[in-house]
Amino acid sequence: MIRLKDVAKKANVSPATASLALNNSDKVNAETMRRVQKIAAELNYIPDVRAKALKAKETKILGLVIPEIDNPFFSEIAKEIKRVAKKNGYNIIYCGVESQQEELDYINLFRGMQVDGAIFASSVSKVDANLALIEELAANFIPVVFINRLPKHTENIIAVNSELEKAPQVAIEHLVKLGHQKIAFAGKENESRMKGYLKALQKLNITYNNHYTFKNILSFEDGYKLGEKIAKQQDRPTAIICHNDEVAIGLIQSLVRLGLQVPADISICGIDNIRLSHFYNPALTTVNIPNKKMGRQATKILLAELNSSPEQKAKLFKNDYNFSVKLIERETTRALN
Amino acid sequence: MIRLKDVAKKANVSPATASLALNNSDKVNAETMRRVQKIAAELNYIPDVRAKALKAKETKILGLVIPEIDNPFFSEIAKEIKRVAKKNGYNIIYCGVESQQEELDYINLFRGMQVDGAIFASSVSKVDANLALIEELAANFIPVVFINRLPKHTENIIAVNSELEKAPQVAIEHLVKLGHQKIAFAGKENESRMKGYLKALQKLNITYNNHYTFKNILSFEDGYKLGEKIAKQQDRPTAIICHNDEVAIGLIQSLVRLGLQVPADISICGIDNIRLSHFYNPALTTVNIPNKKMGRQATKILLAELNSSPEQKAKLFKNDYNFSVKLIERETTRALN
DNA sequence: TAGATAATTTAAATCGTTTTAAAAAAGGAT
DNA sequence: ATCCTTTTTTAAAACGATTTAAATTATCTA
Repeated sequence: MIRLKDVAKKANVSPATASLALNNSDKVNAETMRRVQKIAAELNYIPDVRAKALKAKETKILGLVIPEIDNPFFSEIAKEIKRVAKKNGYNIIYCGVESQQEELDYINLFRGMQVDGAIFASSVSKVDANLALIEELAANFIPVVFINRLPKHTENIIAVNSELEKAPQVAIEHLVKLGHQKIAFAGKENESRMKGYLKALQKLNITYNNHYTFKNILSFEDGYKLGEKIAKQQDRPTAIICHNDEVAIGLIQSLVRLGLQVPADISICGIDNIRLSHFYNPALTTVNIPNKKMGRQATKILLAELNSSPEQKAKLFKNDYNFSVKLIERETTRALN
Repeated sequence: MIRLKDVAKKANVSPATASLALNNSDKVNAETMRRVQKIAAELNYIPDVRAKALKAKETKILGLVIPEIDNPFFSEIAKEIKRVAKKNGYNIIYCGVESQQEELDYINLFRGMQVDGAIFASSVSKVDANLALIEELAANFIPVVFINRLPKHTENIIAVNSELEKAPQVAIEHLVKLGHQKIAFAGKENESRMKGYLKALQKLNITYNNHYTFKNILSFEDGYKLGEKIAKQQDRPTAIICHNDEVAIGLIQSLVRLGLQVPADISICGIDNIRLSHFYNPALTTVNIPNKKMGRQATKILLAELNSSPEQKAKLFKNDYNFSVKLIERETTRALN
């Protein structure tokens, strides 16, 4: 293990000078700098991040907390965030969480100051048990940005949102225009999309039918199983809006397998507009959520927070970020009869 | 920011005692220990990982390097690795890499000793440019385990493998049994699966046709585009083996869209056996690669390396891990006429 | 109760950097 | 040559924990 002092000794300077030289300080003689850097390279010296961070309070690492990453919606976000971060000299580590507890572990890791900042893109159950802790993290340790998690920014956390609640409404409007009234929703109770569905029904004066909301449907598999249930159902909806594209695709998969036609027999609409939805057969009608845009914005904000004066920072907190959603009409929805 | 000495002061003990108490040392009086721990909890004290690691040489964090995570094959591995690690008190950070350079960044991060050990599950182009550096990492810094990357273990790196090269052979044998001879392969040049395909052709005495190997086909989209090409092709293969299930599904998607039937007109076989392949319609015939098993084994080895004496460690290096692959026959392959 | 032993606590060194303040060297002006 | 700047280098403190070895206190034995 090569230490700074090894480099210094070989270059005949003190550790202090060596440190300065390696950090391109203009206090050090140009010739000395070149010599030290050359020797460091020869010895393949890599500074100890822990020691460095301990003193310099910087690791150039950002943490990204996301739900376990089999959902392409999130992997697209993750990729975009990394792209922007890398371009600005920061490394990203992903923290995939499946439960409140796991998220908590990472919050503590972050509190231990391994990272310079964090983005939380993890959706969370109705009571946000970790919110207080994250608030504290943001207040005392590192800047934090949320993606689709808080309604608005709080004292210490900036939130980048999309109009998630409006997505089902957009879908319903589209379906109503096509003559549908029996419009179902498959998703998660108390989550913004499900809420948005219920609100939109009221707003558009469509009678709510208890049999038309399917709860706890989140994954491809859930959608698949739901299809088996719906195929057997008596009073079948004529259209179903799904919590995300994966559910929609799983659903279509099983409906078709059981002999139902999409969209001839039943219209299906997804939410998210993941890349796959475009290539699916039939191509999926869905509501676009600008995930990459959110990722990009969140990262920019985080970087700005890290590199700005208190006044600039205050200004950052004046803004609210709420990106709009948009229907992408493709092949899985069609006019009734 | 609460420091150890703050806790110590409030508990009326020295930092040394506080440290001992918080680490459950039996050198400290039971009553003192309780008092210190209580106060630490009250103050919401969380130790600084950097400082801790600097002295104690331990972070309880493992790094996992994987290709960017839109491929479910890898997210399944990742999840499994995290499960095992968590159970043993270690946290996992994911490092998604898309290029040699990105991988290099993480190697350096690891060299800076932020993590206690690392698993590399990233596949890499034909010349493994980073191998020497990873070797050095393993020799001088932290234990490293490879998944599907090296043929065998080296001096310092244990490799957990599956018989990837045999996967195409298994598929071909299945297809030949069904009467196919015009068997194509879509994948990546110089990669083990492609190599396995060519070898198997020879071995099974099937004439090689230049038009039947499609190169640079790795993703869902690649498969989709390939379908458009194959649909137009004159001398079409009767069966296609794909580099992975995503390619297979993309391929089927576009073939069907262009009016070809699978498996009536053409048989398709995937590799990987991702969860989705089971739910796909028609359900995908594929070759199972035991990814979770590999993840589990790799993690166990890493943990063993971290917690074992030199002799035990030597013993670990005696073993080779090479899991077998297996055909999963489902609905996308069928007998030729 | 002295003396020995065991249990508990603590001062100080340490990990590998950065940074501050002071020292040394170099350059310039008279 | 002397004094004053400016440039360059360095010794030492600091970051926040752990750990070693020494000091203190408590317990036991005869």
